[in-house]
Amino acid sequence: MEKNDALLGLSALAHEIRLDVFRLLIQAGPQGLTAGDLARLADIRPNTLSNNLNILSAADLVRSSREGRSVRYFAQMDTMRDLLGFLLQDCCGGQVELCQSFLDQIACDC
Amino acid sequence: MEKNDALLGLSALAHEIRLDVFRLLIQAGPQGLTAGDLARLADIRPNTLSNNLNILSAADLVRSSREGRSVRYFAQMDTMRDLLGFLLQDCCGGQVELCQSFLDQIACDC
DNA sequence: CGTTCTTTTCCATATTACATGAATTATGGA
DNA sequence: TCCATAATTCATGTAATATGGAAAAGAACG
Repeated sequence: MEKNDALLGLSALAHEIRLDVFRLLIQAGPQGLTAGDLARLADIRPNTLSNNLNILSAADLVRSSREGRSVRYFAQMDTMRDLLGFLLQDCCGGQVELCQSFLDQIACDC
Repeated sequence: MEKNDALLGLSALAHEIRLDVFRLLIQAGPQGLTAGDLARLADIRPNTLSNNLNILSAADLVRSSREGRSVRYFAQMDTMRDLLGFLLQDCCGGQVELCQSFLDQIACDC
């Protein structure tokens, strides 16, 4: 991932509404959530949500597909992974043991 | 980590200078870099750097200690780890195999 | 075709964040 | 004490971003 993409992703996530939305989508997993679901769950106006979903989409952190009258959104985990990889690139000054210990501590609670 | 701390961290990283600085510190590892080193490496004015180091410090992504006339900065990997943990919390809709596969793909190149 | 539901776009306003110059603080050496 | 070096703080003009109302667009259904 290039720096500009990383900045796009970080800027997208550095916002309360978008962080809430992205985490809801992360937690929803592969089935995703419709825009309407998100508006209800996060309690935000539809136009504000739409603007923020656009910003997340521009960063490729979410993707969408139309489903009847609704639009369903999904977290794009590949992009998330690339972003984390970029942040940790060449980390720890080449000391592999520091690096390994760091990664081991990122535990997923699911 | 709480949401507000995560937002503080993400906002701190969502900025070209600060992302450069943080990655330089990540790559420097435990020995860190002085403010002067950073200003030279990233080619930024000292006062601009100082402002941005303050923002990274407020997010606890970096810490510093005085070293003679210089101030040495270090990436705070614990905070970084907590931030990543927060982002991935309850991810993948409870499907452990998705989660595991995701984490396995975050490889550190060092 | 007209209505309803869902989502998006447009736009004006308000807020916030940013880089910079000038001044200030802190340290070490002459 | 005086000077040079290193880093920080402060005030300010400018630029970027967020917000919400109004209107429009897309889709399903009678």
